[in-house]
Amino acid sequence: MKYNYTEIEKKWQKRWEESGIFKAQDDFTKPKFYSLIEFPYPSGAGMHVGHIKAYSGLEVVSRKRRMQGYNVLFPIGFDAFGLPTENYAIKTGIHPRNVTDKNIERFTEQLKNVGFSFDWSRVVDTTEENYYKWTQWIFLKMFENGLVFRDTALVNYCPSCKVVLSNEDSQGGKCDICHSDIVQKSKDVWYLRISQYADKLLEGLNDVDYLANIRMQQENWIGKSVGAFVYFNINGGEQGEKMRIYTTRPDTLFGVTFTVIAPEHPLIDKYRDRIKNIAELDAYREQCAKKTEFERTQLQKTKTGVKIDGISAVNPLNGKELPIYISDYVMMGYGTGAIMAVPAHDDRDYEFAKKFGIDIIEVIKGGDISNAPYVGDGEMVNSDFLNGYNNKKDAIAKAIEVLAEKGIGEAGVQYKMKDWAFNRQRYWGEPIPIVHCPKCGIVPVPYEELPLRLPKVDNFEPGVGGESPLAKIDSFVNCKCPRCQGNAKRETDTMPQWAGSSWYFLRYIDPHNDNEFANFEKMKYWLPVDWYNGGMEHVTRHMIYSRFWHRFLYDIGEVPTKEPYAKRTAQGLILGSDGEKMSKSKGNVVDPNEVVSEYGADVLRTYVLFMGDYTSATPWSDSSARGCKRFLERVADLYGMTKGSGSTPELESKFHKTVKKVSSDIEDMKFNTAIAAMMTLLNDIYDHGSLTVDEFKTYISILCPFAPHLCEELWEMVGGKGFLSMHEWPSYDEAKTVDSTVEIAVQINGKVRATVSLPVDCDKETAIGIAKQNETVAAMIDGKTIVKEIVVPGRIVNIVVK
RNA sequence: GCCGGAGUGGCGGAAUCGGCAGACGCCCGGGACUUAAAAUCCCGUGAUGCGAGAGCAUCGUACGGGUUCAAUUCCCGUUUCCGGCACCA
Repeated sequence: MKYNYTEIEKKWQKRWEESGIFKAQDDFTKPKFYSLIEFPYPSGAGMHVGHIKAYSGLEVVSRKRRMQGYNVLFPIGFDAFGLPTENYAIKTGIHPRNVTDKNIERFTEQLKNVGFSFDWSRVVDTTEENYYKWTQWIFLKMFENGLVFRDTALVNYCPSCKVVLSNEDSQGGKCDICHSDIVQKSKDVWYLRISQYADKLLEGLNDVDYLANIRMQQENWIGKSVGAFVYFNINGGEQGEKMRIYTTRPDTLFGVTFTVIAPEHPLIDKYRDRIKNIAELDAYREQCAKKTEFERTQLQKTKTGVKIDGISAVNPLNGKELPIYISDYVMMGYGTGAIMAVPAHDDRDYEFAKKFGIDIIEVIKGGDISNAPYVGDGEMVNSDFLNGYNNKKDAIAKAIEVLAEKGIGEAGVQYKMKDWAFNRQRYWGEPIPIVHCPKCGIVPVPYEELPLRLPKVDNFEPGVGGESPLAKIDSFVNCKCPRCQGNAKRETDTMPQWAGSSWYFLRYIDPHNDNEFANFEKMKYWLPVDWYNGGMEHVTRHMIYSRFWHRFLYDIGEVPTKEPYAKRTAQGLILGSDGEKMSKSKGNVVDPNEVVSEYGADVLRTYVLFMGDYTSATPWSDSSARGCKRFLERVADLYGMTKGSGSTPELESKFHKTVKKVSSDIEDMKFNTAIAAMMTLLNDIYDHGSLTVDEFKTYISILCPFAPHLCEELWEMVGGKGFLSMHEWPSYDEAKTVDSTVEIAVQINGKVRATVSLPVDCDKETAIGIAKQNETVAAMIDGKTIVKEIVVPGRIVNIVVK
């Protein structure tokens, strides 16, 4: 058959669309499968082949599930709010709405070109009113439940993008969007209290099946630390004034020789009058404030600090007076912003103590503290009631018990995860549905007034001082207070990019519902998402945020499951053919449309899965892609071979083995070896020269999820009924996957010297007997003493001689 | 610094309850077909040595040790690369 892929692919894409076979049915009696891929941000650059690889994995799984009789929900949508579109609008003056529509159109065309089996009737666009209405609705629910708060704070601010960024968006002190250095700036910030969900997000990981490294990154991000709070009296302070510190090592309290507070700690301003060297402290604090977070945490590893003259701390366990230092190695944002320093057993405290000439007291034996801090386990000394304890765990438990008894401390838990800075001074985002009323204060927009629509503007440039473009729209800003009907002003900031994607998987379940974000009965059927695949870069942001929103919705009874995603995997990148990450500036980007027109969609789909391990990064290779084209062309010619002499038991057995391997490899995301197995079988068929019609049907059935256009065409040629895409997945006979005889390697002293053919279930004696009859083997053991004979059935025979 | 993952032919990668290393594909070489080229098909293809040849031997999975009849796989040490976190008390 002439493989006219362009014609075939257009033909079947049209038929699939007209027949609607990929639409998910709301038939709750059928077994369901919800497979989810991360919906794309519709950028102006269009899709690249990395997107295709990201979607092809679950595309194959989804198609296999349909053939296995599942009711499959495999949706697609667009995460379309965001900065690049807005920046493009600023540059060109074209409205983001128009830019977005155009980009979505382009993406849709590209996706359809590849023949993905998405349910196109459920497309979601986060920038549409009937979508962001519900994003705002969920925000108001959070507000209602005390998870939204406003604070003036030092925030991560990107001077180039002119926006406040969350910690997640400014990792490493760089803006995640434009990679400029971020600076600290005091701003009014809306926060979502995600920290309140830290424990739930951590525990939830026990109920889901995520790849190990994904789980690890999330745990790391949440950063739970178990320790204790201890209250130190302040010498020179007010009566009863305590300095609260957080430590993970309350067992070392007798080794404390000083304390340190963060430069921003409120204690300093409170006791300005009593501190004798306040000018020196202020100078140091000013110096710290100028440093970016990046400089403070990444570059500056040598300790600096100033001793406070005028107040001091008192160790609550032994009454010892301790100096208080300020130093920027203590962060205001973690714990209490104050620490007890145990230089003998902490690297940082040790360095500080050495520099400032502070005492170092050993409380754990095992090291030489005159040379270096000892951080290992050991016997407690110089520690009163803790003396003699031999391990950290017991000593900590005892210390906490005593602290609690005396009312000078308590067990405590800290998380690295901070609350989520949730506002951006930007136009192209969901307006935050809040009204500022001079009388009533902060008032939420009533639910019935949603959606709070984005007004039309002409100028998308953020205001001076970084205020939102919406602030310039008087008709938007000026409003009536929903509570007292007096004149009030609207919040003009919008939500961050991550808002819309925090719940989109719920909307897919019921995308056209005008009364609720999704029908509960439908959610009960479809949730959780059975399998979610996406990029590693979203593990600590999108994944954490959406798990948080979902868990909140569960807590208020709006969704039926605690966790949104039962299983999560991640694909590896496709690198440019130069081995570098694909980027426009390097000119190594591969456009899927070009590959489709040159080789066909089936080749593109097959190649992105064949090119290497699905979860690893692999460079693109045009010539390897051509190899996949040859493969499919040879498959196309297979039909002619059904007219030959038929099959053999050997070939039949190979079919059963291949069906088995392809079936299980797809489940394990080992698409590359699944395709390799089909190639091997194809070579075997070619060697044999013919196959039966049933075998041919089996072959195109297992290949169908990978190369569906070609397989549908061949199915039609061979007289198959209906769509192959909906035809049943082939089964295999386990018995026929086992050969009656096996080729076994015979080793002499561990080196392979011969190969013999053995019955599959033969016993040890028979195996050794047959092996010894082999000429080479016989010659090599002739005249030698046999020390040992090892037989691993179906694997190997090893004869050890001397 | 800490926590993960990885290091296999010219290339992408297979094979890990320890059991014939290099499946499958690419590249490359030789041949067939063709006036010729492309395409296609067939053969070869880890390295080194020996042999006219079928073939044989030795080495070989980052490096150095170890356990074992047998190690890409397990253990100890070293090293390089990638990813994440990073003064988190």
